[in-house]
Amino acid sequence: MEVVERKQRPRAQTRASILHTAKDIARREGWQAVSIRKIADAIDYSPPVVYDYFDSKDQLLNEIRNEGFCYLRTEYERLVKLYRDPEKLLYEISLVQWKFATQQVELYQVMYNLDGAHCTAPLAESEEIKAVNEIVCRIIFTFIPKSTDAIRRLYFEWWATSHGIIMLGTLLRHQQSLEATEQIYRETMRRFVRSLR
Amino acid sequence: MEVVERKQRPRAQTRASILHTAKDIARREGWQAVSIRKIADAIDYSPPVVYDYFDSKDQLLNEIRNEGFCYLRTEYERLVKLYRDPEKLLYEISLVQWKFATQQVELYQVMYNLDGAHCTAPLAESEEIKAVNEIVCRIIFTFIPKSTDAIRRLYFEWWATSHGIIMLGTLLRHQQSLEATEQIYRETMRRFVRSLR
DNA sequence: TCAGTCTCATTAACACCGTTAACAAATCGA
DNA sequence: TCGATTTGTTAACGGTGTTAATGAGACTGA
Repeated sequence: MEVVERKQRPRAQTRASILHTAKDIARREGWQAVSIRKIADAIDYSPPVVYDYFDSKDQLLNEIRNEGFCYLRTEYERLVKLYRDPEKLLYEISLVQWKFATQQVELYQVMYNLDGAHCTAPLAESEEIKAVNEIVCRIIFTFIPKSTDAIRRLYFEWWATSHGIIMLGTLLRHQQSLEATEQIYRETMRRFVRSLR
Repeated sequence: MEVVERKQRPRAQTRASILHTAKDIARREGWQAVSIRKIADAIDYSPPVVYDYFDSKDQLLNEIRNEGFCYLRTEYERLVKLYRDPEKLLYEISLVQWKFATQQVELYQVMYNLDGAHCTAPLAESEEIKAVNEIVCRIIFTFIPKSTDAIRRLYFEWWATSHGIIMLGTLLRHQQSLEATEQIYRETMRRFVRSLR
């Protein structure tokens, strides 16, 4: 019966549905409302099965965080192939960042531990995030072939500029519409990119 | 005995020690470790007494958040009296923001719901934050007497710039020292302030 | 002085949380 | 067919925010 049905669906699929359910709850009720029991309920299992797939809730969150950075990485790589002009490229990457943050809010939240999301795993040690860093740093380098330190600094400034507007924009979205913030975002990022040449 | 001692210390003092204990735990163990029971334990009371002073944990956090903005407001007001040159003034205010964020980390966290801190109360409705907004907007206006909208936008950019660097800096503090980030912060904020004239 | 009230603080409970140990049932290999 | 392995369960532990019921003590009025 039911048991057989569940068994037949492969392990990977159950794992994926756990991840999906977690994101789903987070999207609708916020990360603070995400609990192992709720996830188990949603996939018709008892709570302990979740621990067959993830060592802890924290590791589950970490996986979702990496998923977010992985998405960004593939998007960035797609754009790298699409645009030859580094100025245009970096600007388009900035726009992808905005789109991602506003459309997949729950991912963005867990990536930066925002709004009650709390993932203990150190952000910097993720392989995905290192890949993302690499990509953007390389783009900046094709712009301005400076020392590694200078590049890292410019990258930090780009990141902080983007993240600052996104974060404050979503925080104040009831006072200032997201559309208005997006316009500021576009102009600011365009100005930043232009200032590099 | 003990009971008498506690009774004699006025109500306001108990209230203050609840707030203090909450911040203390948050500082040492993070906001996720802050619980009503731990607070009650630390002040030698049973958990329900906390509810004689605060309607909920959320309201307790909200109070601490307001305390943070209140601190900023008084600091800003102090600086307003100290500096006549608006350029210098806004720069000094930026520096106070940095100092505050790095020295009173737990306050900054609860103000922006960072790192597991989760306060439901809408950020924008606080009177303290409105006062802070007012102060900085007025300073920017003395700079550039433009329309209210333009001022609000510049204020948003200033805020996002500052907050972005602070947030990302503390997030990546194991890769990039806080001192290095502070230098970037100072230069960026100086550049921003200069760009206003 | 005694009863009544009011204040202060407590204990106990509810429903939830992450996590784990113990157990049951089903399946599979020999 | 019998043991072993897999798969999933229930029950429990210690923790959370929050509330209801209860108690002890001091103050007040008759």
